[in-house]
Amino acid sequence: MATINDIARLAGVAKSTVSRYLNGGSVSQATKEIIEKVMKDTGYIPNTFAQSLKVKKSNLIGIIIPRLNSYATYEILESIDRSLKKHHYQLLITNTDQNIEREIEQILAFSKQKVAAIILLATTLTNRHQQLIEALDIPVLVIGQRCDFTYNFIYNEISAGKMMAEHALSLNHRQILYLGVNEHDVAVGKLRKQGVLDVLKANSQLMLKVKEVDFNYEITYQMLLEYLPTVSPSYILCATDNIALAAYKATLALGKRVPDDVSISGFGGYSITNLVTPAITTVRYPYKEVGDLAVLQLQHILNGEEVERQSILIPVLEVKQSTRKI
Amino acid sequence: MATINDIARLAGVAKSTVSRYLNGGSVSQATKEIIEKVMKDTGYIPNTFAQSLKVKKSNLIGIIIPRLNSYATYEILESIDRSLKKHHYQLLITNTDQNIEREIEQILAFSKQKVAAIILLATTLTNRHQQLIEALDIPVLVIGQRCDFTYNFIYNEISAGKMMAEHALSLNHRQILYLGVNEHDVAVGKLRKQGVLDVLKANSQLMLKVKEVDFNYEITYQMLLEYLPTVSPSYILCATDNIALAAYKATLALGKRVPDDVSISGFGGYSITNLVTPAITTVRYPYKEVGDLAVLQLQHILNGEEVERQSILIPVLEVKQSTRKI
DNA sequence: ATGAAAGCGCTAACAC
DNA sequence: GTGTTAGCGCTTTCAT
Repeated sequence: MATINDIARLAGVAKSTVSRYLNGGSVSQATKEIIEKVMKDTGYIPNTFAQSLKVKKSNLIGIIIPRLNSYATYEILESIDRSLKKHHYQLLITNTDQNIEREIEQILAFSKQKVAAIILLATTLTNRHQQLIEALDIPVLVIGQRCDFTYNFIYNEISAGKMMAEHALSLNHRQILYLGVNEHDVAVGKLRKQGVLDVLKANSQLMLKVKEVDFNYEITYQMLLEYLPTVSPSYILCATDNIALAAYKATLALGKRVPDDVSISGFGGYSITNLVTPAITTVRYPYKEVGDLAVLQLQHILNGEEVERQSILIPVLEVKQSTRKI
Repeated sequence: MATINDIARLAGVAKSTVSRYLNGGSVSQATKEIIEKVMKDTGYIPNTFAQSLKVKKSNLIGIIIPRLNSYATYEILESIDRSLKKHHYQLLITNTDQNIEREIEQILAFSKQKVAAIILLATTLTNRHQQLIEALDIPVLVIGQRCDFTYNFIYNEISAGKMMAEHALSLNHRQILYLGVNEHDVAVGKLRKQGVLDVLKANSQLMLKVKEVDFNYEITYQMLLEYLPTVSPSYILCATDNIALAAYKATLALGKRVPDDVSISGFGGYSITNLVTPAITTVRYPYKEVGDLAVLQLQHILNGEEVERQSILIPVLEVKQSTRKI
């Protein structure tokens, strides 16, 4: 493997000249040409480690995701990746399978690798996260869960929950089943649910059931096959699109029609909600925009500019064919 | 940011001793304890650049994917990520949006970053790929397209195509529409199609139509809304699960039922084919296993052991409810 | 068991 | 416009 020294020797110049050539400093046309030739001949490739060691920064951005089998994850990843590429950053993706230990480890691993910044798609934030992140000299952007100790993007979950509950009521549904997730996930498990229930509970003549299900599609589907016949709701209000898909599939499997017999809605706005028929009513979260916003924010932070610590993003209701008036 | 020098100074030892401590060399218990304490106090984190610069290797594996919005990509990523993690490698993921230029650039970028190996989820392989890869001193594993100049995993596409065509015939279908993709993608566009057509064309009394569609869901869906009424097939044999989903949705939108009026099948075995009702008949590709196999293979290569240059993986037919006898 | 010293490949002052 | 030089943070002989 050729190094800058080899190039300098072969070209008969000092390595600083080669370095200058590489970094756009002033080099005479003649020197330029000979260096170019030598580089071509040797197939020279600069060593980023040495570079980064010297300039003390890298073009790496680390992103920590809770799982690799979630549509929400993919949509955000895609948007961040696209935006980062525009700014010549390289994305380092790492998946923790929702394991807190691994999340902590990865934050450390990233800081060893001297990433310029870390993006954390959070599920649960602990004290250890806080200690670690506060001790770090690398900016961390937490997306999806409220976080007071570093930069933070969150969605207005309560308002999202309210929108959907109001939608259900406006369609005259009075037998509503809410399928939620564990409260460890504060955003989805607590806030989103709170928004929904705030509205529903304000309405007295309502038959309301609340049930906790798993994030996993298959587990939820199997459970619903047994559970749904015992409650017979007219509207199933699901905490995520994934759950909505499971509810949809289970409803059909039980011989009912959507939306004729049962209305179903989700949250998220994953593109997959449009693939099924009927398309599923959902609340669209601005995943596409998160990428651009995040990168913009990070650039400001890295330039040492003052930025808002917390930004709140607003989801919007998207009514499709899976919910209808009764 | 504390460096090894700071630790050494604070602990009153030489930095080589600290280094030895870090790398499991022999250090006395007393020294060990004081070093540990100092590290804890300062929150010391070793610099991987300096480390890698010195030992001339990294624990990074780069993977190049053609797009981030493909279920096939997700399934493979997930499997490779899981397996790599077991072996303490860090995965660097980069998306090229099917742009050949970007693919070349990224191979270079990875080699600058001194990744230990590169995995390429290929669509089209050009001469420039060959030149670049052959000049590289980093092992490259190409997955999904035949490739003679480096390590290579491919699926037996012809056999997959044949399986599905035979399935269609066995259900007595005689009006078959094949929805394929561009032949630039040799594996899917050419070989898979060849397998299908080899079988179908051997059958004389067949009404066979072949049509090229886009990998993109929305484009294909819109096109099919216009095209399907002009051909009225009893079986739509789609080159990918994604296309099958578009065909499925278009068929329903046109007021027909699946599988009562039209049978539909795909290729891939994406988990999403089970989310819709009826579940879609498909050929399952061993994406889950690819990860383990790939990592195993890379380990052997990196250890300098001899390995097969090419491995052929066998897909299997999975009959679901979207296809039926007529 | 520990320390001194050399050097990995690169950049950036500084002098010419 | 170009060369000399010092070092980035680490590992690794080689002495002791």
